[in-house]
Amino acid sequence: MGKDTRSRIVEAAMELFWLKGYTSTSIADILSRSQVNSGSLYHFFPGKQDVLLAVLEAYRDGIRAMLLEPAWEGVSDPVERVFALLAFYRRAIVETECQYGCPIGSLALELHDADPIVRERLAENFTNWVDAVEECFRAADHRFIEGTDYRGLAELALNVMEGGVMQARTYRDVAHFDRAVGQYRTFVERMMAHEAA
Amino acid sequence: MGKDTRSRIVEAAMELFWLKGYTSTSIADILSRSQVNSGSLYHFFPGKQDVLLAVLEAYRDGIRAMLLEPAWEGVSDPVERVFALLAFYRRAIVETECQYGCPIGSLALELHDADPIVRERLAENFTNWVDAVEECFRAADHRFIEGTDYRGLAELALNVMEGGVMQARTYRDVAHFDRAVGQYRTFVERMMAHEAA
DNA sequence: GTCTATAAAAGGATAGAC
DNA sequence: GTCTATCCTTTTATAGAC
Repeated sequence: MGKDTRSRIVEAAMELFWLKGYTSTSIADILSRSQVNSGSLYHFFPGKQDVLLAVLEAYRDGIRAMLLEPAWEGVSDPVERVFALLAFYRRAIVETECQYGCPIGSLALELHDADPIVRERLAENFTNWVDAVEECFRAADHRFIEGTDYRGLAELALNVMEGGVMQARTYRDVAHFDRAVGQYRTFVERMMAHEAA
Repeated sequence: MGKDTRSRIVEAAMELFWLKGYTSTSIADILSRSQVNSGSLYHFFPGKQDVLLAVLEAYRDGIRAMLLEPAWEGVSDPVERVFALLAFYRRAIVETECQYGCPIGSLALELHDADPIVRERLAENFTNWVDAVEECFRAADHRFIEGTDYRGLAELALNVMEGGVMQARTYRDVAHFDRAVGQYRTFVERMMAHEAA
């Protein structure tokens, strides 16, 4: 049994927005990829932006199943989970021959006059990501030095990931991502300075 | 005496690509902003992408005059120059009510299938930026601990800036940028750990 | 809910006179 | 080098039968 029409649309749009960006993806692209007719799409969505909202909600609601769980498979140490998450992005970079872009980050920068509701969905995605990383660090709080800023550390992980992805794609060289993560690991380890090497 | 036509086109395109992005800026937008007619634009440029290349070259060639010199005005300490550069972006964020996006970073993420020549120009811009920051650190190399990775530290500055700008814009809150820079400052200071507070 | 056909506008680019 | 007019394609979205 095939998936329902609405899901096919969201799935196709998710992939296309990721591959080509929002503006460069036409409704016709979405229709052809999802094998849906114009009338059906506009039956479910008032317009293109509403498809985008549905996509952002799918990312938001799927962060565990699509991102965290696969990234953390077999990794139980909470601090290593942070680096496993980053390694998951590395895998995506390598698998796409350095064309990978974080779908949320790319949309956040592409959409210059994003509707407040769109920005809100983008922000939710960032927040959930940072929350997950912060939780990891807090789960290991006994290993960090006094006064460690867990939120700041988690936000920095996001910046490192987004910046690393941006550079790896621009240079078509995953080494840029690796160096970013390397610097970040150094920093995190300094925050656990009392831990044995 | 007015500027020549070609310059007006590049200037208008530079501003529009920054404000709206490449794909969302139409040739008509550029024509109307630069007060140039279609025929003139296509006299100087084969097509839209060539206007983009000229814009990226203008950023590249203008990094000192447009970015480094204003950012470093009155700042001579090389390490503080790095933070003055970041503070320059902060000013842009505040002045645009958190709508600022780094023009290079935004284009790097917006253009999914960028022509190699376009990517090359983007990469040049990143490289020059990172070079400038690395030079600052190296000019103060006696203050850093043995084995400090200056290139890595400079690349991290770029990631912090790009990530901080991305978050500040998405959340419409410069505090995200500030926290990113704060984390970065902590890291840099750890690399100068022997220096007196 | 789905289908085809099509409207209405905007897009990049060109022609050819001046 | 600049001007106006325009071609052709793509785009988002709608209409109305089934």
